[in-house]
Amino acid sequence: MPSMDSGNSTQSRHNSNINQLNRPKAEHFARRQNIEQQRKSLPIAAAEKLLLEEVRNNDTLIIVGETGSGKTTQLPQYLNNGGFCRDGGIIGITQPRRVAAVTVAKRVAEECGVALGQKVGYAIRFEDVTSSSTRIKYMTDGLLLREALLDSYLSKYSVIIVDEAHERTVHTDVLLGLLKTVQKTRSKGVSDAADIDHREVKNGMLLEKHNGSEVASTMKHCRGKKLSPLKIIIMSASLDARVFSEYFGGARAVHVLGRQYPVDILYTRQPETDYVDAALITIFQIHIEEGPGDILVFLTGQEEIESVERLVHERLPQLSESKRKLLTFPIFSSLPSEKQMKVFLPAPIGFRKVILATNIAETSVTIPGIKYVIDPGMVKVRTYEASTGIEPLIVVKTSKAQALQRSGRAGREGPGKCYRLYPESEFDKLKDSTTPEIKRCNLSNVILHLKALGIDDIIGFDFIEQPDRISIVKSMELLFLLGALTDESKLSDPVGQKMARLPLDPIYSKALIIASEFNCLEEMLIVVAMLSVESIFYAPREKLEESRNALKSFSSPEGDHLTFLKVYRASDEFLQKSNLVNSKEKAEKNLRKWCKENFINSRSLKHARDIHSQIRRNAEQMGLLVTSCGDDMLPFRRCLAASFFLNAALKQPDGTYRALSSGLTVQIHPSSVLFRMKPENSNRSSMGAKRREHMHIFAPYRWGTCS
DNA sequence: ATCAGAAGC
Repeated sequence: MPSMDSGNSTQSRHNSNINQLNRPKAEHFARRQNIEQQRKSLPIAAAEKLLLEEVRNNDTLIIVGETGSGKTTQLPQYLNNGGFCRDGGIIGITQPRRVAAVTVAKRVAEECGVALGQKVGYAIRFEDVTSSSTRIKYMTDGLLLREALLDSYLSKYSVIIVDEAHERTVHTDVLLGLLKTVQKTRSKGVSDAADIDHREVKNGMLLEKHNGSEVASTMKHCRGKKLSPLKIIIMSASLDARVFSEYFGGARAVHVLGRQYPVDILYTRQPETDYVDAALITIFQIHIEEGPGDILVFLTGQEEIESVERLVHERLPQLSESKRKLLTFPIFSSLPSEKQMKVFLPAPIGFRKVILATNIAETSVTIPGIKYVIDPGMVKVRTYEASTGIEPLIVVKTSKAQALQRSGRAGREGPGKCYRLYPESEFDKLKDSTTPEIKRCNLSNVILHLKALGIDDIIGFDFIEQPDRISIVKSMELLFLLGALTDESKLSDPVGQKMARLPLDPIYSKALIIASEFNCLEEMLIVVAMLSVESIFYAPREKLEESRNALKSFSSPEGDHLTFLKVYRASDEFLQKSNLVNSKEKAEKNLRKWCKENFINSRSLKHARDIHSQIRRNAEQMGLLVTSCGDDMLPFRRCLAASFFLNAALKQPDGTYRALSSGLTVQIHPSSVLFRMKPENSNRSSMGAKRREHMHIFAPYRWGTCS
């Protein structure tokens, strides 16, 4: 008899041949049984019948479900089984984030025992894993908003579930407003209501022009068709359902229990003057005094994370040798993915992990093994200053809801502790919830989108929370300057209508339209794709010199836009050559290696490539001519000046720059290739050069402000 | 002498 070890595979071989034939079936059965058991043990399972009743009786329902309730995966299945997909209706579930849409869809497909993309599917930008048989469709809220441009009644959907509504992203807020009007229209029954018809014809004309058959048929399909009522379900994790309920005319709200372990909240006795130092002390205090379990520290940004990491390593040698088993892992969005992945690896036996994170760890990334959370109570947020149009990032105190969300991260696998680095009296003074994004951002894209949906009265639009009037006015002003709006504030034809169809910042869309007229659209598509993604260059502090040298080989004396163009073309050439002799996978792996050698963030470059292929397709569909200007960059630079006019600055006699639009004194951003150069004043090529001899034509894509 | 993090038919 052969000797056997106890590994799983050997175990299998040990079983008889007869069993081997049946095993896949048996395993499958066991797995299904396990899934069924898990489903039944979820807190929401007990409420299945009740929830179905509530949805039948209420056209709009608010569901408050704490984390771990199972609402996201279960409710769509209940509704499907309860007959809400009859007559081919689809249950749409929106998520603020792509990964959530994908992972939840995969899980639900598995629970239903179907292949992903059949009954259960998902759709996110660049990826549509649905088919004609899809009944449960997970998607991003932004994607559903885009769909509304083609089908303004969202007529495919019998139910739309807006998940994570408490996060109040711009997309969620706009979607809520849209759903409210769509529901009203659809409850009238037929799509020929006078006010709506007018808008539809307008939309129909707009779309038929560029996207002939497909859209025309959608419109015919809608017109005169009997519309079924739309059920809306808002799901939120915040305890306060009142805002949503009031917005939907006193809609009914139900609560579903969650499943969380208790988390002890600890406060400091005194306010801390230096929260970074306080965090550092707390890390060591936990490490020395508390039992096993990893620590999650919330910091505001990359720089802070890197400095805490350095300080931990500086102080570690002061501990006794047995206490030095502490490992730090940074995580923030611009960190290359292979480094991000390291936070998920379990610590070696006897070691404790300290995760130093931005608010990426609040919602986007869930790290296993966390027992202790350190929360200094600060967060970096983007704000919008309507007067100047700039969007500075500032560090502010978190809200109560955010503090709660952070502490919850300690109680996912067992009881935990959260150390708030401020006194309890300070907590009471915090705002209840974070200011919704729509109050803090440039609205030009939102307005363009609403106009394209036929909603012209933006100030009068029923937002769940009204944006400031001034930021609406300022954003409309920008759209007007870009030529997207007419004197009567209507969407212009064809510029505004083309811009609304492109999934880009309106300024970038305009750049494409201008470039198509000056025969350099090929170049502009690349540059706009590169401008649309997060930092293409990655410069770790310890390799700053090396990365600068790498950048030098691409940098163009003509500025950052042309540098981006060179990077993209170099990477494209590399990939194409690699494709000739390798498999697609191998070629992409090689490209990632090439990126690393050149200090380029491969995730960002991949994203830019995806955007490029999408907007190139969009441009072609719209009938824009994709031609290249070859070696003559003059027309291209003119197009830059014509579309990025808000970024133009005039060089002053003292060498500083003055922004033409705002009058602010600005400086070239340190990340610009022009930062250490002394660009000459030029009269060669700017569109305004004849009138303004000193106008700077190399416009870096990013200016810094001077204090 | 430097920007969080989501997201897009």
